[in-house]
Amino acid sequence: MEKRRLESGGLPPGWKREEVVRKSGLSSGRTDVYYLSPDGRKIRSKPQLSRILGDSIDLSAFDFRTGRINHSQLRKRIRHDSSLVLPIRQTASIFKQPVTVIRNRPESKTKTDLKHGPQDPPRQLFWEKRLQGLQACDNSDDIIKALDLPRNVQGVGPELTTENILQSISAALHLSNSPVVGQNNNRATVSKNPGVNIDATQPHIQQMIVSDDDIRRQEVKVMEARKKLQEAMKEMVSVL
Amino acid sequence: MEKRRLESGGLPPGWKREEVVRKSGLSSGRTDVYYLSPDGRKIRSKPQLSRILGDSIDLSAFDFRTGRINHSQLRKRIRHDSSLVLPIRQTASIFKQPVTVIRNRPESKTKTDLKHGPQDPPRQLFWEKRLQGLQACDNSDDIIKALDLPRNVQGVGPELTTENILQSISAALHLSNSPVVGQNNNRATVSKNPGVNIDATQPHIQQMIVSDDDIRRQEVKVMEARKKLQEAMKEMVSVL
DNA sequence: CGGAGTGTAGTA
DNA sequence: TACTACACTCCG
Repeated sequence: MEKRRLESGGLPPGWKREEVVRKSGLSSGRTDVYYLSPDGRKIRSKPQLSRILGDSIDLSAFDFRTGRINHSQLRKRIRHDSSLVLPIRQTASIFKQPVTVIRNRPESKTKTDLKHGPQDPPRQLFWEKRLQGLQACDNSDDIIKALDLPRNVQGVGPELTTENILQSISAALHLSNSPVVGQNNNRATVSKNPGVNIDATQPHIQQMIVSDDDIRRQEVKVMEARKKLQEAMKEMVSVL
Repeated sequence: MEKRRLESGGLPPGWKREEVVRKSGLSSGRTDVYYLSPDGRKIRSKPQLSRILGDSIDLSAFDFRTGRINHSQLRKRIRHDSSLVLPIRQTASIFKQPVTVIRNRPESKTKTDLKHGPQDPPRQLFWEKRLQGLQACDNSDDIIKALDLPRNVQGVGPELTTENILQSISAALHLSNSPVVGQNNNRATVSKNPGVNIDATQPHIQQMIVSDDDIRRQEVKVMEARKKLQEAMKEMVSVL
């Protein structure tokens, strides 16, 4: 029986956390976690822990298995629309076969050292560049040309095309629950050290001012476009 | 733990089917179905079942939850677009409050006796009449006027308006997977005894002839309307 | 360590 | 939104 003693990290002093790896049976390789209270009791589950600690301590954000408080629990619920999911690099060959994903296996020594900080997987910084050269087309194969950006929308990052910037903005609009405002640091700062200075939760554009007039002008344009769309739809329906 | 043992009905002999009702937690009230194989394994899902049975047995028509073979399975997979769902009669008052819908409860004795024959609910014969007087409107509250029908489309049924016929046709087009051809019996026969002579799977129109020329003319009209729609959409996008 | 019981990501 | 399929917990 392999045991690893860790500091209790966040629990009251005197508590110990222990992991035991199962070494045989169907569940071989799985680890069981338990806690040792100051008075020597062995706690084997979260309900048992809260029974012992009483109502005074709120364990709702406490992850029994990892022993850490998980504040990001709430941020996780993101609207999931398959058409909005960011592209994932595909391998060409053998892994098209089904692959079983194993979770919660004991982590390797190297990995274990990285365990601090947020649990969410790191985001690739300039993922937009993987989309380079891809284009949408309509059902008669005509390529739909990309949009132009207003002059006051400025990209921030190394060698980003207009297309990249658009991808960045649309991804931010669809995937983020917080306001989309652009990068706080200026262009030069970010270019010098993107890894440190870029805000991955924001699209790669500099922050910009939108006036009430800009908004009003846009509203008019939208109303006109809607009218035209509406008429075209009506004609479509009357023909069918 | 409430358990009901049923005969395996269609599965190889020696298999047992079990239902367990969840009695606590967020998913309280849900029933889990599983199967016990002759060798004592517990099967918890359809994929797991087919993994165990191997390729030799085709489970595509087998409904894991009910344990029965469903031959009408194919007819059932209907494109589900909320804008195409038939209207449901609404009560005016107290039930506007939220009401909890309970599914998958063990059926009452009375209901159980009805279990033979197709599970689909019966269709109301002239449901279109419930729509009388309702009208679509666009977002500036202009009423969108109904369409006209070509002269060779003839309604079949008591006091159906043009509007009713259109509703009938569009519902048939959206909800049926079989060809939409209209009523086989003639107008007089149907009017005499709708309950017997009408074909509920078809819209309430007489069968009619469409020539190749009709089709070609229509194709041209559609292509033109598509072009206009496409242009309006482009303009819409460029404004946004 | 097993497994009944429940949670929940992914998908239709 | 609802459900399937399976991961995971908790306690024997």
